[in-house]
This record gives sequence, C-alpha cells and structure tokens, in this order.
Amino acid sequence: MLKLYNTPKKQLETFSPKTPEKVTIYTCGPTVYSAPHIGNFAAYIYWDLLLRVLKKNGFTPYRVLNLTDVGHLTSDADSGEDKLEKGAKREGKTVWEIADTYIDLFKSDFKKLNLLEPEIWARATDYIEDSKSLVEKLIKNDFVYETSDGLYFDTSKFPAYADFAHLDLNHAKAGARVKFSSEKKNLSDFAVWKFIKPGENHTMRWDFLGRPGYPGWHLECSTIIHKELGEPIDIHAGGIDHIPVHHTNEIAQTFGAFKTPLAYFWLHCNFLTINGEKVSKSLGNILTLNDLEKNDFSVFDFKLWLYQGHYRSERNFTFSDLEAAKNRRLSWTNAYLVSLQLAEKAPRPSIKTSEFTSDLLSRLNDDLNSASAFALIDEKKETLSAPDWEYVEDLFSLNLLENLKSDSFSSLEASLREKIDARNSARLKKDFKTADALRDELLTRGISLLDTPSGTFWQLV
RNA sequence: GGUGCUGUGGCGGAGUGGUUACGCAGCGGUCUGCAAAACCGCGUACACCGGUUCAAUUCCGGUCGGCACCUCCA
Repeated sequence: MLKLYNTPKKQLETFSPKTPEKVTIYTCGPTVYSAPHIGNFAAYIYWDLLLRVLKKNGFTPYRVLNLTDVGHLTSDADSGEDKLEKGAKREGKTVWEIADTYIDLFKSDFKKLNLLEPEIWARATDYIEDSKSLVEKLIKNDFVYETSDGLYFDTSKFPAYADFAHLDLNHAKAGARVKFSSEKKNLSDFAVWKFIKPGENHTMRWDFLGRPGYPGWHLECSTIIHKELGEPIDIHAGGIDHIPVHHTNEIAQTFGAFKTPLAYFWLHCNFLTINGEKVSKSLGNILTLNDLEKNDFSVFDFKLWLYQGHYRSERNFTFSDLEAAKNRRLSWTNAYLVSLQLAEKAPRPSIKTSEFTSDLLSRLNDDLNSASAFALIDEKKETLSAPDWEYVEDLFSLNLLENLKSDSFSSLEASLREKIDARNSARLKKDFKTADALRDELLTRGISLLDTPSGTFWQLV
C-alpha cells in the first residue's frame, strides 16, 4: 500500500488512482533558457523514483512533462522581461534557437541520468491555440478582467484561492519587494494573457482578441493538463517553491475554466543548497552534471547521494558528501559483482529474493523513504542474489555496473577467471612471487582480488 | 514583515513514547602465505528550558539557532 504526502492536506494519504492502468501524472518541467543544473535535476530524479515505485506497485504511470519555452517573466508579478527573450539577447540568438538549444541539453542530461522518459514531452508553444481557448472560457465565465497590459485573473472570484497553500492574504505585504500593477484589483491577481504594446520588442507573439500578445506563465500547465490528461489528474508534482504562486494559480485557472479540481495528489520536493547557499546564478554556485563529471564523479553517484535523503527534506550538496556517496556506490557495485560471480556456479539461494524485495518496496511505499530502503540494502548486501540487485536497479537505476566500461560482465569474468585460476595454482605451489605478480597486474587494470573460504572473487577498485 | 520547514554522534542522514537505523570517515580486531578497498566489533547522538507521562530524542508550550519561499527557480 503506497502512501504519499499530499501537500494541501498536510498528511500522508493512501494512494489509489482513478485507473490503475493509467495513472495520470504531471510534473512541472524546466524553463528552457539556460543550462540545467543539479538542483533542477534533483526534482526529476525524485519523480523518477516515484514512477518506478508506482510501477512496482502494479500501476502504469502516464506522465506529461512540460517544457516552458515561452512567457516566463523574470518576476511572478507579471512584470519584467521574458526569460527567453533575455537569454536570446545574452547569447545573440533568436528565442526559438535558445529554446531548441536548452531543450536538447535538458533531454540529453535526462537521458544521461537514465530517467524514465515521459509519455509526452509538452512544449508550451505547441499549445497556444488550446491556451487561447482556455482564456476564452475564463472570459466567458467572468473570471478575468482587462488592464492596459493584459488579461488578469480575478482571484477574489475563486473563494478557495488561498486554501491550497494555506495563504494568509490579509497579512501578505502588498508590494513589499515587488512593485505590482496598480491596475490589479487584488494583490494576488495574475496575468493569463499579456498584450504586446506597439513598439514593444517581443519576438514570440500570437494574435488574440485582435491584438498581439503571449500567454501568462501559469497558463500552459492548466492547458496541457486539460488537453493531454483531463483533470482532475492523479498526481501533480513539482518543486516546493511552486506551492504559493504557480500551483495556486494553476488551480484557480482550472477551476475558473472547468469548475473542477486539478489534481488529487500534490507532491512537492524540497530544494538543494550548495555549500549551504541557495543555488543561484548570482552567487555563481551553479553546478551542472558536466561539472560533476569533470570532478571525476559519475552522475549516478549524485543520484545515490540524493536518494540517501528524503525528497521532502532540504539537502545541502558538498563534494565531500558526494565522495561518501561514491564510496557507498562502489561497495554496492562490488557486492553486486560477487553475487554475479556466485551466480556463475553456485548462486545464492533465491528465497532471499521475495523477502528482501517486498521489504524494500514497503519502505519505499512509505512516502518514498529511499534513505530507509538504502539502509536495508546495506544490511543485506552480503547475502543478496543477482536478481535482488536487479530489483535494486529497477527502482533506483544507479547503473552499478557502469564502470565495467565496454566489457560485459560475462566476457570480463571469463578473462579474469583464467588469471585468477593461474594465481591460485601458483599459490598452491607456494610460488607467491608469481601469484603476487598476477595480483599486481590485475590491480593496474583496476581489479582487486578477494580471497574467501568459498573462493576468489574480483572487484573494482 | 508574512508563510512554511527545520535543529540527531566527526560528517551525512532515517526513525521511534520504553528495545537507540544506515552510510562515509576514524579506531580495534578477524580471515590470509602476505594482503585487501573483504568480514566482525567500537563510538552510546538526538539545541536549550519547562509541561504531559510510569517512561520523551519522539507529544505540548516557550527560548535560541538554521534554512527556504513571498524576486526567476526544481
């Protein structure tokens, strides 16, 4: 029985989807205007575990991941510059080129991490017509009003507006740090569509209501969910930062247009800090997957590091902690290799399998408690069979055998076995010089030997 | 200022009203021809002050920290 923490309810709830054969999931995707960093990927790594746990529970996830390639202003107050326009200016490219570049980069990093591909990659600009018709519904239902710079959602017409995030609108400090449009009726009102004024330079533009404009940044999620999944969906997931504004506004739009809730379950992951500071460009502490690799880490070390904690806890990234994760991962790799070598002749009893795997899954079913699941792996790692390790890989996709490089296990095993047998017969003859020479030779290839009462095994250094 | 989260041994990090995970690092030991990144063992932690209770790290209140969001963000 899978239990998940449902943000608006502030408690764990048993997950049961409308249709187990098609669990509808929407995970908020990136704005594609600059290189994705490890903080961005933390979210997708956590949600990947969610998908894999759902599968092991017999569900079939159907997931949409959006790519925001338009209309994302530099400020939630619907003022400021469009981020893509800004990126284009910075790099001397068109906004369309910027979007393509960073979508490609995002997808290739996504693949590098071995994350499950969504059923649908949804580019916001592919849904402009649908977005327009959603706005038309909002107009028809009398939820929007017009100002000089766009169409705004009147949040006072949605009585439950503050409920989702438990907002205290009366105490919100009006314009404390954000200057807001004086034409707005309520502080929390937000743009669903922005007008492009004559002379204003905005490359991405669409005609709507007889004038040029572009969609507000909350709009695409409501639109895409309506078009591809049909609300209410089973799970809507995203970063913790989206609770008070973005998700609150999505819910308002969907209610205004369709009079229905948006999702049954809302999952939010916490943020990463790096060396105790928030990840931000201005602090200059952005790290990409590439930076990890340049420092001699695998992206899977990062994945393991993340899963050592919980998705709802804030995590502080340091390279020395990543080192600890790397060492842990190597020890799992070696335990896995020993189980494979045993499987060649005397496999470990398979009775362990069902017990271990069900225990592992039940720990994950407790709100994706991967840290607890990892503790179980460590406790049992000396007794796990090769199928047990496959199960671990199914869930966490840590690519434990990554460092075998191009060699497959069985070809490597065959070639190493010859050397190992030669060394052991030298040892029997007390020819330790030859035996040690063979051991040293393997060591230079990154292989260490493990002599045990039940035979000699090889491992990676 | 508002809102939310949080304070666990050297570091990281789960969890629990009473049997005190797990990892990394460290130390000690075992196996071994010698070794070992292999195995075993060790450290006796839960910010502080009250309260509830037979019993609190775990519940409640307060104090003092830390962080995040309210600015684009996952």
